[in-house]
Amino acid sequence: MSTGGAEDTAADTDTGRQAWLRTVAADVARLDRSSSAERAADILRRSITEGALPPGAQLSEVELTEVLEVSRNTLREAFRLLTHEGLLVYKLHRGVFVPELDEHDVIDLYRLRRVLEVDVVRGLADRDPELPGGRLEPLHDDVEAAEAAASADRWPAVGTANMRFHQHLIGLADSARMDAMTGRLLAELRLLFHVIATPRELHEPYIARNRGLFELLEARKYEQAAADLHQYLLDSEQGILTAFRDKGLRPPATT
Amino acid sequence: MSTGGAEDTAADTDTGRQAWLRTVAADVARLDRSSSAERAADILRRSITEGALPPGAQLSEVELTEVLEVSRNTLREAFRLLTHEGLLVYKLHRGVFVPELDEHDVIDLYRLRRVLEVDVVRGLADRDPELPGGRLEPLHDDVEAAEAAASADRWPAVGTANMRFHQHLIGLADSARMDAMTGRLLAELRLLFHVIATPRELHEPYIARNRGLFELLEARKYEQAAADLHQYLLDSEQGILTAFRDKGLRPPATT
DNA sequence: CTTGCAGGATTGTTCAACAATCCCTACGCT
DNA sequence: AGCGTAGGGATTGTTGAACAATCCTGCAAG
Repeated sequence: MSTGGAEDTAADTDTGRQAWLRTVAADVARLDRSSSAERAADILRRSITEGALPPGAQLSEVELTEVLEVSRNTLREAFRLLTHEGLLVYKLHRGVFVPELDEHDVIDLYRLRRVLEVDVVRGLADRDPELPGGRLEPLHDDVEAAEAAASADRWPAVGTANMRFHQHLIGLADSARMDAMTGRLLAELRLLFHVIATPRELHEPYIARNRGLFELLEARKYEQAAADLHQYLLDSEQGILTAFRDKGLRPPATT
Repeated sequence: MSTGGAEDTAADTDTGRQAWLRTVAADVARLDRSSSAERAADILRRSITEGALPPGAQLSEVELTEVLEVSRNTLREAFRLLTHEGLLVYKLHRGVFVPELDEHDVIDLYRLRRVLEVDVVRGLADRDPELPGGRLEPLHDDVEAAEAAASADRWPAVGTANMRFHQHLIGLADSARMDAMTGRLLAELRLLFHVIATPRELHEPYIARNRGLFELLEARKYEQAAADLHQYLLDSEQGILTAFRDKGLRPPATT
């Protein structure tokens, strides 16, 4: 999130110096981060959500300590982080694995998404006056990002943009706990996408629907938006469920 | 928590044996527990939720390693556990503290409670036929436990029973993620109770209301129950907020 | 009154080691 | 041969000590 790009080298004016201080502060904030453990967690999170680590894969400790160049203890803290995000599961004395979600999880996840997101949209009506103007800006950006990615045939990027759309939608509620929950829910959902063979059919229909949703919100037709969103999520759930069954779900092996 | 609706895997056992296996599995799961870290976390969790560690208190590492008889690394893993439950907060390079929630948190927590609990009750109508008979049993037990504790003037115990009532209420939805979220929400809520001077006024009104709610559920008047619950939670929120303001929130502390 | 700087205390992180547990294989028994 | 069982090897769980980085406190100087 770079603000105005300030590549001024010799400018020592007051305003220039303040801008410099702000960039430094941003850098510090980014590097601070409780450091090693969270940095390792970031890398692992990306590997998982981008599919490099498929569901069911085991994460060996010694192997990852070498790759990530962190101690085993620090790595375990990173594991704990991701465990509580739902991106990893611990099996006692056996190690950590990327979880394999099944249809029951899909239903569970979508039930929560419907409850939270629809409620957020409905709740917007009650506080419409106090909503600042640029509040819908991030949603608009996400819609355009999805459309751009679609034109470039980058369907995973479309999925990412669509997810950010929903994250930003929840963000309208100004609820830290809802934000955190949604982050976890969407991370788990991303886990499911990797068992889908055709990401295009999965994501394409929702580009236009996201734009429609955005326009409804912009027009302050909140009740209509809520109803649309409800059906939207039902359809999305069905899409994933059918793709899941076509793909030939692996029945519970030994667990 | 399983609904017994498991797939017909193998018909070589009857229901009696399955029940026995489940009790053993529960025992094993309780004793196993990934051990040290989670055991330490359990002790700390109880100390926090029962008020031994008041909001704002700092948890020294060396001090607790001696008391809990675990290594510093293990203790830190326990800290991480509790951090992600919202019962502890990390301040970088300064240590872990019991969080001090404010009115904004109360509003946030109750907003989520309303969304989740009301939706669960409403959702019961759709699957009324498939609900087994004894499903409301735990709720009934909690109601009676609260009434018994009230007769004995044990108001903190009343609060505990009331909370279990709500946890069991959410449990009716058979959603593992809702259960987990509710556990976190109620734990945070308990944090708030300790700044309230008079637990009696806080908990007493809701004993009868819980019983009323239970009876509505038993009579399958789900829509009415949902409406009651909504108002119930609004009232409870107001009670905490006013108690909070009367108590005179103390921002400055020791500086 | 503010500023700057040591000192001590606490946290962040790493390392190496040992104990406990699981998986797999090979052995012995009926 | 089939089956239960013991052993070996690998991996995880936990510990303790050590060092670096950071914060807080108190004191001295301007």
